[in-house]
Formats: sequence, structure tokens, C-alpha cells
Amino acid sequence: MLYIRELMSSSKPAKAKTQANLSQYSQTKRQQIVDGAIRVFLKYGYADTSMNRVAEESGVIKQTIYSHFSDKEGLFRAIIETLTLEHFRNEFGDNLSFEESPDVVLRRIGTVFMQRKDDPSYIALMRTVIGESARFPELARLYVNTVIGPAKQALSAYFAAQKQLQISEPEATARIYCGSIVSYIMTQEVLHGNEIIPFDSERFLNTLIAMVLGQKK
Amino acid sequence: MLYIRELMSSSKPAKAKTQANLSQYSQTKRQQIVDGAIRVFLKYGYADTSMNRVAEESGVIKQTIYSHFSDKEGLFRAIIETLTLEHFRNEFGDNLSFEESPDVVLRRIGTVFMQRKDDPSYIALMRTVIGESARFPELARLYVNTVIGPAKQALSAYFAAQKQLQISEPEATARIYCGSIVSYIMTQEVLHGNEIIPFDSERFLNTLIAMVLGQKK
DNA sequence: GTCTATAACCAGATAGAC
DNA sequence: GTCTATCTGGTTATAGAC
Repeated sequence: MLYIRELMSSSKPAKAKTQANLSQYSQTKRQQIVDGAIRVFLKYGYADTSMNRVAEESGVIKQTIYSHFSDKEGLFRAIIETLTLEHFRNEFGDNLSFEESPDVVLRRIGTVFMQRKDDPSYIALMRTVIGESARFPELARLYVNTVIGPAKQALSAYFAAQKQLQISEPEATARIYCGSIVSYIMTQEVLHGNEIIPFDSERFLNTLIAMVLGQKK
Repeated sequence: MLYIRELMSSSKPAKAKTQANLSQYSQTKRQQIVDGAIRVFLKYGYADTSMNRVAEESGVIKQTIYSHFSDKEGLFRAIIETLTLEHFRNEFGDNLSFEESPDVVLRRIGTVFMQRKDDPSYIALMRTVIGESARFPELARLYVNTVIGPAKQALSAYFAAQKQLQISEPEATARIYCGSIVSYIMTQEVLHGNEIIPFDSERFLNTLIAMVLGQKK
């Protein structure tokens, strides 16, 4: 449980600094920059996006960007967190409980995960990170460190803690669970497979959950 | 079984035409073009690769390319087939038998699949197809039609035929099986996760097979 | 008849000129 | 801002060499 909790609170580090009266305004500016950066980065790619362009698109001057973010990579990190972790935080809030049955817990996690397929920005993020992973390996590592690693770690810990499931390989199981969903989104949405080989996402999720729980559904 | 068989023989259509004495030479030229095209396309991407560049890299004249391939997209199709289907054909030859136990069959298929992770060209292909899937949706659809669709179809048919496995959702199961492996390769190799969150590929495969067979290993 | 060499056609993008 | 001029890149055509 610790893992999910700390995963959930790892973002939005700027707010801690800017306390009191100006925090709200500052948060808005930050949001404004991130929103503009998302549009620019995910349209033109990491290399072809200049900080000037981001400033223009966000309606701020460059110096404002650098007062909120350390550098170009730091800004991109904020984009990653906004489009991935923040979505989970918004969906679960602070009441993600592991007390319910594994069936329910896994379905909820899987469903929130699966919802990302309908967010064009998330699809574009996958395209960008993967597409630029040769020219910008640091960006890919950032994604692994920020998103994939923590998610795998949290789910893995959950599987290990649920003794009644008798899962001898929690980490591999966690990878299979997340990886299957990512691949589904990759095939259907990123690669436009939904037009060619459609398959209902809920049906997919049901089969996956049953398989993980060893029910041979 | 039909599906795998026709999947295996779908490529290399050019050889049938050029029979007799000059076939070998012609085949070499074709191979020569594909080899050069792989280097160029996977380095610079689809858009930034001109047919002039391919001709230069391959050491042939443009017209020669067009005598072997219909157009730029047809050439890229040959690249896809070379780096995916052809590998399977080379590994299995004509003796892919489904008579053995599902455990053995699944492990062999999974292992051959997993071997792709060590081919830099395959990794680059994934980057290119996904990275360009917004600007060139036709390329992505080509990949789905040529690789993902047939693979899923073949494995799905196998699961459906193996009654003793009692798999009520063969297509979803096939997607999970292939998708998990693809995601593993994506995380570890494409996104450089092997340096950050290493995990043994055989251990991963063992867990996946056990899960599909409902053994709760 | 396959490969080479060169040129030409055509669509889309870019860049100045007015 | 339109209108050229030019360039680029995919594609096709023509001629000659083995």
C-alpha cells in the first residue's frame, strides 16, 4: 500500500514551495504552461519543440517557464506526470483501498488504466516517448522511472501481499497485467487497430482478470 | 493450423515470377534493396527517407527499386515482413507442429517471439511504426494487417482448437499472450528499461505460460 | 529483360517579391 | 496577403549497356 500512496503523492512538487497567498495563482500559471507544453510537445515531438515555442503557445515568457521547471526535460517530466499519475490520483483520490476482494481491486485498477485509451494526449505521449526513445534515451528512462517502474512496483507489492492468491511470481504477474493493457491500447488506439481488428475492452479486461486470478474463465 | 501455414508462406512473392537462370541474381538485388532500405528507413524514419536515399544506400538506381516494389509503402511492407514474419519462417521452417503439448508449443512460440528483442532492427522498426503512426496511419494499419492481425488470428485459432485447455476467450487470451511479450520488449529494450528495472525474460515467459495454462505457478 | 543513367512530370512546401 | 519562383520528393519515361 505504501507504494501506491507514495506514487500518488510524488507529483506536484511546486505547490509545496509556493505557499500562502500566491499559491493559487502560481499553480494556475504552472498549469497553463503544462497545458501549452502538452500541445506543442505531443504535436511536434521533443526535438522539434523549442522552449520559445512553448512560451508562445502557453502565453508566458520563457523566464516564467524556467521559474517553474528546471529545464526542458523537467518540463517534459511534468507532462508525463500530468497525463499518467495525475489521472490515477484524480480517479482514486485518497481512498484507494486494498481491503476489497482482489477481483474488485484489479478491475478498478484495470479500468482506470484502460480509460487512458480515450485520451488523445496519452496516445500522443506514447507515440512521442517511444518514437524519440532512440534519439532521446533519457526521455524513455524518465518514463520508465516515473511511470512504469512505480506502477509495476505497486502492483507487484499488492500481489505479493495477497497470500490467498498464491502468486509465486508477483513481479512477472504485475508486468503481465499492466503490459497486456498497454499492448491492447497500443494495438487498438496507437496503431489504429480498432478499425481493423476490433475487440471490446471490457471483454479483454474480464479475461485478463480471470487469468490472473487463475480462474480459467 | 491453416492460419500459421498461410502466414508463413505469405511473403517472398517476387521469386515466383523470375524463374530459371536469373532468379538468383534478381533475388539478390531485391535483398540488396531491402537491406539498404532497412538501414535508411529505421534510422531516419519514414518521412525523412527519400527513395533517392534508399537507392544510394542500396547501391542501385531508383528505377530498379520500382521494378521490385510497387511504391514506397510497398517497400516498407517488405521491411516489415523481413523483420517479423521471415524470422518466424526461418525459425520454424515448415515443421511447426501443433501435435505436442500446449506447454511445449506455447514455449516455442513465445521463445521465438522473445528472440526479437535482441535484433536492433526489430526494435528500430517498433520505434518507427509507432513514432510515425500519427503522421502515417497507413503504415500503422499495414503493420496491424501484416503482423499483429495474422499472429493474433493464428494463436487464437490454436487456443480455440485445444479443447482440453477450456479457454472460453481464445482471442482475448491470444492478445494477452502476444501483448505481454511485446510489452516486455517495449519496456526493457525500446524504452531502455533493462538498465533500470531488469527482469529475466525466461522467468517472465515461464510465468506467462503458467498463467495461460491456468496453473497458478 | 534486367540494371544503369538521366531526365522529366507532378504535387506539396517554402520563400521572396510586390 | 497573394503570386510567383524554386525546391523537394515520389513516380514514371526514355535510351543505352550487358
